Amino acid sequence: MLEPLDPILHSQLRLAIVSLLIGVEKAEFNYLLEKTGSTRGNLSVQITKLREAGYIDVVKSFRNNYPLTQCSITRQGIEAFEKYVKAITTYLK
Amino acid sequence: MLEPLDPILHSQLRLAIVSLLIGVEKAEFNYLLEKTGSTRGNLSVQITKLREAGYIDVVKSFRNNYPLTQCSITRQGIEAFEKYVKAITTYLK
DNA sequence: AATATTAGGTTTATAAAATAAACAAGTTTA
DNA sequence: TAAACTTGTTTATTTTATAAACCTAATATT
Repeated sequence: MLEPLDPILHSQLRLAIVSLLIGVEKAEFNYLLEKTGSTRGNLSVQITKLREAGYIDVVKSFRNNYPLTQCSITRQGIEAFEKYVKAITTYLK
Repeated sequence: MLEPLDPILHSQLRLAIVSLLIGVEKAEFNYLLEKTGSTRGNLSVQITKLREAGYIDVVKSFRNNYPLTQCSITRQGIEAFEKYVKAITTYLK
């Protein structure tokens, strides 16, 4: 039987977010927006889901008077990502 | 910008079906059912979608008086799978 | 100084997808 | 012959993903 795939990560946009966060200390909302090609609404929703799952941390502040949202991966997120990579690799031969 | 993922293949069950069909000449409905751990209803739906997409061929016959559904991958399916593997690999580092 | 525009998101509504439950059509077994 | 099983399909429900609309504050424009 094939291994199940973590449904939190088996979503194009959420996988992209986590993938981008791996290997960087943190990333801003607009950076993720640009790199993923997503819309702001969709990005906002998926960031919230990843935070609720404990896969990322989100810190909100202000810069130049504007709101600034910064995301970083958690240890739990790294572990889930590594597990997902192993699992989906079995599908890809 | 990250590459988009073929939505036909970016589904756990459909990816599992295609993955199982790669490298075998053909596979029966019950074989896919067992290997994927899916329900019959879901398997039926996803087989139909893959056939409509042109990714698999479906042949229906009878064996021991019972209906028998056999699936095989098409060239188009192989190409889509290979493209998907390349695309998602960029997400997995 | 009022008005319009931009920045940076969030919330709500809609469309699409996955899954499960119910059904169908026939076969075998008790 | 009635009950249970086989091999699926269809329909209904729940989840998801996405897009559209909205919000608050800051800045630019006339």
